[in-house]
Amino acid sequence: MRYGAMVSGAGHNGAKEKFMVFLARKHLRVTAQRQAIVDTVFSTDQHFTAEQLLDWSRQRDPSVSRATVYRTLPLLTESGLVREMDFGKDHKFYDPNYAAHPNHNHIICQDCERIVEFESDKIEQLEGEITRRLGFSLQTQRLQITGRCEELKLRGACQRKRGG
Amino acid sequence: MRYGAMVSGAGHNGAKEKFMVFLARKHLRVTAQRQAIVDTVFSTDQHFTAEQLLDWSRQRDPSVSRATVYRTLPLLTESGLVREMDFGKDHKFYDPNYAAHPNHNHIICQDCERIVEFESDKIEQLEGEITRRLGFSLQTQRLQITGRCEELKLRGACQRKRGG
DNA sequence: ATCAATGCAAATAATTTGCAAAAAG
DNA sequence: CTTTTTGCAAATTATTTGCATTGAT
Repeated sequence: MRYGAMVSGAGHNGAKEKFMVFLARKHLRVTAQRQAIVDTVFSTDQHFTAEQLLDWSRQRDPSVSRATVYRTLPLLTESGLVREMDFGKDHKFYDPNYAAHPNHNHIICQDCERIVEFESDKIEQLEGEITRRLGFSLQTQRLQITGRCEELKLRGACQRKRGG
Repeated sequence: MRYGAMVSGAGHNGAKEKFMVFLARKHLRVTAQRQAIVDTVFSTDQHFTAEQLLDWSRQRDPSVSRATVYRTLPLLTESGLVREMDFGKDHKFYDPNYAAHPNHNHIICQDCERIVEFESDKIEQLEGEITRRLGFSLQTQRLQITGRCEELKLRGACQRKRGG
């Protein structure tokens, strides 16, 4: 059920290739900057902000600009390989794990903002039933739980805060 | 299970009073502007934006300013009577139905953005179990489903789009 | 009286966009 | 060669904030 803790490195099998196919289908061009950005995205399984993506991509190719990052992000979400997330902060987060786990959910610690991703067949099934009963057909789903992690419960506060 | 369709008017029993208690506890003052805003919030069960709230509140009291709306909104969310929602738009939405239904969920039509709210004991229970199993204690929960409503499925497009 | 709350207008900050130059196909 | 993509810097837009004034307690 839990999968967050099992992922050792970034497990994005062929995600880059899928994105290349996506570009090709739309007659979009494969530029050095797009490659740097996509390589960056699929070399981590952490969530990131536009600004972080800019920094990391520039380490691969210093010519990447903020504008290009902001122009590439919608392509990534449109391709379905990355998903935009909102954790109530002033900036958006992006999650590169949707290619591998299209229906995963998030639990976030209130204090340290540690995020654990998990999947649940039972919840998926219930979501489907309810959606159908309300006359809809289900397209996407997002479940976010806020809670108190073990450290927070134990010590009353977390050491490493994640912020951002 | 469904409750969205059952609500006739706004069903916010004593929500205003609760907010007054909240203000009192924090030694905050009851101003005409705050009253106009709160009355507005709890006279609807629709989701609204800051801008809409400003417009509506001004109909009750033209002296309400944008700044005061933006300063009051955090008080409303802090009190737990209203919840900030993100539907992937450029502005936030606020949901006044959390006082009456603290654990309700949303299903949104892809095309017309019609929103149906619903509750599910089974999902709540599963969320609790999973959260516990992952070492957290559950504080808040939000489940958002995107789907295709009957009209969209039937006609391929919805008449009234909601936008915003 | 005292201190919080207000409106206004200026500030902030994430994201978007126009445009001329550079690069992909 | 043609058309897309880029970087830059300026623009946009929701939200926040400083400050002098007003109003609640």
